[in-house]
Amino acid sequence: MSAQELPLTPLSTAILLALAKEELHGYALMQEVEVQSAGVLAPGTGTLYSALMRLLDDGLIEEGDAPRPDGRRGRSYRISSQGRELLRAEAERLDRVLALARARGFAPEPRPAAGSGS
Amino acid sequence: MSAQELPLTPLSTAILLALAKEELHGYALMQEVEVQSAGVLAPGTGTLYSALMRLLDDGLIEEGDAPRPDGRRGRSYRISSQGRELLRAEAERLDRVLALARARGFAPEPRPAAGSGS
DNA sequence: CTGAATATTCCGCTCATCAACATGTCGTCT
DNA sequence: AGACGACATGTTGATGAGCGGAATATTCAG
Repeated sequence: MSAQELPLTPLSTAILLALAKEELHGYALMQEVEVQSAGVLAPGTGTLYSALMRLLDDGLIEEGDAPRPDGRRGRSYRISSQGRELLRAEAERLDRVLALARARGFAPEPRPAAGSGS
Repeated sequence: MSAQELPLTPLSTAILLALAKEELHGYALMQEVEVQSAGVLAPGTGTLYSALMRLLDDGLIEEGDAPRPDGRRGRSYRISSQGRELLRAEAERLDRVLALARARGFAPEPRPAAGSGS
């Protein structure tokens, strides 16, 4: 049974989000997740790779074939269409939570699309 | 260990959010969480109460004293100032995640505060 | 009285995370 | 050449969060 359901764990969400931007291999992913989350998530290798295996198992990501420009080895991963779907669903869930938080005065007013595209 | 850190679990977030609106006792909370999350979270009694005990332990909620209007028994809980702080921090974290998701086309444009503010 | 809804506690299970260890490659400094 | 640190990919064992259900009471409706 690889029936993935909501909610996704924060780590799975972060991984999918990072891979939504570009294909990456495990080690780079580990660093990207930490930067992207402003240090809130800082998974060790054990956590990262087991999460990766789970996501592969559930078909949310797949092995990529982008060779590293610098010739270093490293299997890379990319998000699958199923992963994109689930990420979209999770984003909607978070949006609802945030809307509630806002209504109760626990979140800032919504701001237009962020300038963090880099 | 009662050192609560980010990220909060979805269930803890939902509980704090529900208690931010009004003081509730366990059973009512269980139902409120389910409604509030549109059915995504539907904790059983064991799950709910153990989460509640954890939150109490960490000082994020405290026992309330609002008597039930219908005279039924029931210890009620309310959010603490520490809980409010952490909820605010978690909301900010979610906001950052959503901003990223939006930048990658995985979330709808932000909408002004929802109409569920009672 | 009986049964449904309310309200809480306890137990056993699974799964995600973490810390630590193991292995190997590549580039650089000495 | 040898050593060292960053890169890269895993495994293992323990812990703790969350799950689901059984058990226990109380209260309200029929």
